[in-house]
Amino acid sequence: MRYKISPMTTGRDTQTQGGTGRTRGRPRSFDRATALEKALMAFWEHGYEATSVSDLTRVMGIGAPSLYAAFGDKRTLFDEVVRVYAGTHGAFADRALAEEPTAREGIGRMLREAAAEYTDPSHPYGCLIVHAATNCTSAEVEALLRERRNAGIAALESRIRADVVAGLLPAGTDAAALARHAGAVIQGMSQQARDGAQREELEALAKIAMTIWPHD
Amino acid sequence: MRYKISPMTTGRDTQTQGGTGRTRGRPRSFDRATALEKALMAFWEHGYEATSVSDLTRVMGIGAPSLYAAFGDKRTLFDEVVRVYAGTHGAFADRALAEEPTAREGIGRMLREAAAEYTDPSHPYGCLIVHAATNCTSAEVEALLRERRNAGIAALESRIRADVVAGLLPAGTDAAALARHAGAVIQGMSQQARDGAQREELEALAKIAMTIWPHD
DNA sequence: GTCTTTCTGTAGCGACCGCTAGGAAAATCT
DNA sequence: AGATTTTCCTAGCGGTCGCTACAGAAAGAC
Repeated sequence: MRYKISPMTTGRDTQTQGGTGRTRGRPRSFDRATALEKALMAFWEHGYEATSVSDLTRVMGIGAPSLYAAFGDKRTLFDEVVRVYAGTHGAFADRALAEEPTAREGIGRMLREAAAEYTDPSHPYGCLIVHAATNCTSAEVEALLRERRNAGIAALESRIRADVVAGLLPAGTDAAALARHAGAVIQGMSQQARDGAQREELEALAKIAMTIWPHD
Repeated sequence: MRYKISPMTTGRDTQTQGGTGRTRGRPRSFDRATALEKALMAFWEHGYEATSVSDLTRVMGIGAPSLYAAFGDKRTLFDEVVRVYAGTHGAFADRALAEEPTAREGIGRMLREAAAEYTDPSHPYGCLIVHAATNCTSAEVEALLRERRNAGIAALESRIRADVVAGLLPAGTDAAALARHAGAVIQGMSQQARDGAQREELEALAKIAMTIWPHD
């Protein structure tokens, strides 16, 4: 049958390169990173529960035992998918906050980029962290994403608070409310992207949302 | 095969007490409206997919055949639950929009009441229409709630547009963006209520969200 | 009472769920 | 070459899913 080996990618991509060709047994017939990305897309589109293991094996192009050997169980695979997502497709928010000189500019850029990212037709709409584990029979999986969402809002708040301390924002600024507002807007944008909103509509939403900031 | 005709069974004998005495066979051993409310709470808390029929029969206190006889299949029961929710717990938005003299006051009241409603400890947090059918294997059920969400935003937009026409808002007002913003905020508030936000926090969010309106 | 109608509980259907045993296949090591 | 290690495929495990056949139970109609 099919054997598209590509021996260099087989053993390396898993963890640290190590240099020593350590593959003793039969080499893996699929690229782990590619399969992981397929799993990411499936979980992103349909969520944790609605993506069955047989869905995963189909889109990843591998059998169930290969999946369990390479990624652990479904839950462990989802954990890894969430980490990958946060470091790639979902990293624009942290980047915007870190690279812009003020909280206001950072959040403005974050919302503008969210409008583009959440409606990008090259992948599922919206945000995986917002949607992939709602209504989940596993409380632990639900908690995994909830904590990421709440951590995101907390990061916004501390970034805003830093600008208040630095005198870039008025002393009476309600950092918590500003952070919650930005969080609500980005979560709502994700929902609306899933519901069919266009990029331009979300950009207009992002723009108007930024007018709440002091001295605009 | 199936003979579930009897137009009275669907909703007639629900609460019209024995005045007309239509009941021929063995009377129902449970109150239909009460059982429906229990189903509503279960769907509200866990969503459509994650609420199994055996969950439903347990919280409703009836057997599966009784459920199917009284409410049709799971999907039909969910449809009815959504209608009941929209007419009760979810009716505050339409009410605020209809009763306040301006779009701005209506939306302000809507967001304030959402903060209270979504964090009310006497029932599940957040909004059933936002959360109960995300990541659903049934595309039809997902579409059912998506259309209600989009209709809600469209209603906001037309209410705002009416105020623009009436001269209550500046001629250049971006009604669509204002409506999308209010929709995103209320959807985000629902998400944050589910994630543990307190009423006061959501009220502060609602308040700051209203500062985007012209001449505030 | 008996008949008819409707509801209730038991018990189980086929389909799918997440997951894994077991053996054949494909590589390296000696 | 054989031995060893690791992956792959087939097949199927126990469990739950939504849903229903069936027979007994509880009411009005006669």
